[in-house]
Amino acid sequence: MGRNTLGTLEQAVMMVILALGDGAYGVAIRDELSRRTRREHTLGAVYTTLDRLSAKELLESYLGEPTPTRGGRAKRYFKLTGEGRQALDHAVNTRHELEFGLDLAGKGV
Amino acid sequence: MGRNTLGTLEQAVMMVILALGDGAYGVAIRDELSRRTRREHTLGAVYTTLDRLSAKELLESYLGEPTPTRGGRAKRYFKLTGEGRQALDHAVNTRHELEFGLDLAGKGV
DNA sequence: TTCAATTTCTTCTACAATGTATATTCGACA
DNA sequence: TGTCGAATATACATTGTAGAAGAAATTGAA
Repeated sequence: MGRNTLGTLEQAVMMVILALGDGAYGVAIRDELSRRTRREHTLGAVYTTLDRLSAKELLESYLGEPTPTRGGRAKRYFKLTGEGRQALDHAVNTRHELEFGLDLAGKGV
Repeated sequence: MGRNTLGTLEQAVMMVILALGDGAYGVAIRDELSRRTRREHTLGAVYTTLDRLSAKELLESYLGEPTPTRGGRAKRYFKLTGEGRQALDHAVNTRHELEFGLDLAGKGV
């Protein structure tokens, strides 16, 4: 089964991780996702997606140092694996293939 | 009812319907979807999606005349409703927002 | 100095919505 | 009637989404 197809949120999260570069950890990902998406996302939703993508080895993570800010717990940073990057590229290509020739919404939100 | 968010397949099917214009009925949609997507999709998967989008009033359908070909049963044609078009545009815009600034896969598959 | 409150993060759990496949039904011919 | 194009029904897997609970670090009062 497990056709290696990515869901909407999965793709979105992966893109946000790329956009954040280093510094892509749970809360930051959630915030940037909400910003780009113009709607709120809960942390639970984000972490679940992060875990699933990690399980599929499309993401890898490593723990950072705790920051000296109040409550600053060690953050878990995420980045795409080679396989993840490939899967995302594939999804993007498929998307282009689908949009080809269509008169869709312009770039202006 | 749930969130007004479209899944990957839902968006794909809607785009294919736009691409087909008139002539967007089950089998044709399945074929064009498989072509653009470069992978096989079953009719069941397509019809289920079509039904769900119709239930959400993002699509509307009407029956055509049966063709004089052997087994040619009356086809059910689909088209986007205004609301459907809006939902798709919104999804496309969100997508652009997410892709913004990223160095993603080029057009070359 | 100790430790409970507070803050920031992460993990767990549960359920709704989508994705996907197979089987069944329907209606038109030959 | 049997077969073919097309649609419907049904079932289960994967994703999407929320809310609550658990952890680690800091602050500050006793």
